[in-house]
Amino acid sequence: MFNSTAILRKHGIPVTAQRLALLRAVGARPHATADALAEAVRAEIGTISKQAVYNTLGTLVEKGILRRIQPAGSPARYEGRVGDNHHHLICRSCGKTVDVACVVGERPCLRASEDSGFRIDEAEVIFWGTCPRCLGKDGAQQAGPVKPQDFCEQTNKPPN
Amino acid sequence: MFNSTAILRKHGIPVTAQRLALLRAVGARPHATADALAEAVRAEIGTISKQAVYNTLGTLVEKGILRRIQPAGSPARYEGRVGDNHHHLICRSCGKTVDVACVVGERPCLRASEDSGFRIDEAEVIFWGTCPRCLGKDGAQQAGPVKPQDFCEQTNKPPN
DNA sequence: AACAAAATGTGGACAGAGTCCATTTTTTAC
DNA sequence: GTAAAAAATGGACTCTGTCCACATTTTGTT
Repeated sequence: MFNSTAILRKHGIPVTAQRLALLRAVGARPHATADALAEAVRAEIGTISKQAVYNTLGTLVEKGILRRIQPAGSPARYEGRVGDNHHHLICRSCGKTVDVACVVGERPCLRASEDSGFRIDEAEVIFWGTCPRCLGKDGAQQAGPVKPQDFCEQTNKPPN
Repeated sequence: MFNSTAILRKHGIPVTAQRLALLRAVGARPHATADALAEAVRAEIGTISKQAVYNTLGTLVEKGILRRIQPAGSPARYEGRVGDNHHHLICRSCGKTVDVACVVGERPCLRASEDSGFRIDEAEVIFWGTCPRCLGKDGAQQAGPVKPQDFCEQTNKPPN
């Protein structure tokens, strides 16, 4: 009976062995996939159904206890580090995900210039690149040279 | 024989009826899914295989002719508007996607503060929210009030 | 215009992630 | 302790997207 129990209680979520184990698993391995978390939980408490994993993760995300990251071409990942402000840097080649701090207070690109009548509730930023290890493996393979600055300019490749 | 043919030729991509139709379809409906595009192409030239759709879209994205957007929890979408610089605003409820201009020249949040040794090649920004129509349907349903400014601060919901 | 080689397209099987549902088990609240 | 409510189970199923072997179309050339 730890912190996890208190967190669930505080949010009015019934406390079950599965939820506690899942919460611990997320804490132990940030950015893990639902499947990986299920494995971790099974190793700890023996068994958990796929459904329970998805339900629980979904509930926890809804309550703001967990954050769900859904990078292109990869299954969803979960992390417990909420409340602070950060974005993600993902390796295109191996999927490795690391946190990058957001410079709070400077957010021009994060204010949509036209909101089209939408009620915006979140701005998600993902930096795509190649991690050190994958760089080592197939170093100069990507198309064209990359300027490491001016990311905003490079959100799209130039035409032609 | 239009522009599309020239584009393909310019990139050394063999010109086929499927590719031309696909290119036209993307132009006609930005942000469409592979499936929707396949339907559009079928309406135009009778038939196209799923595989051809994916192959072609993949090739076009590689060549920089198309951009692929892969929003969380939704199939990939494609758009032809490349070369300019913009991000996306997506409705959580119905998936509607609209372009939002990026304020070029102001990009603090888009410079990763720590690159962890990664070679970054793109910064992707997605604004999540609710579109006007969905707002009408279930107006005050989302959890908690939302401040429409300070997006950066709201990338995560506050703890507790 | 015709031909051979190379590149594409076709269709169906298959895989990964996630959802649906009816039923059983556990929590919670009284 | 008990009944009602909420979760968990597990198996079927859906949706995207990929793999593969074989048929078709493009290209580049003669």
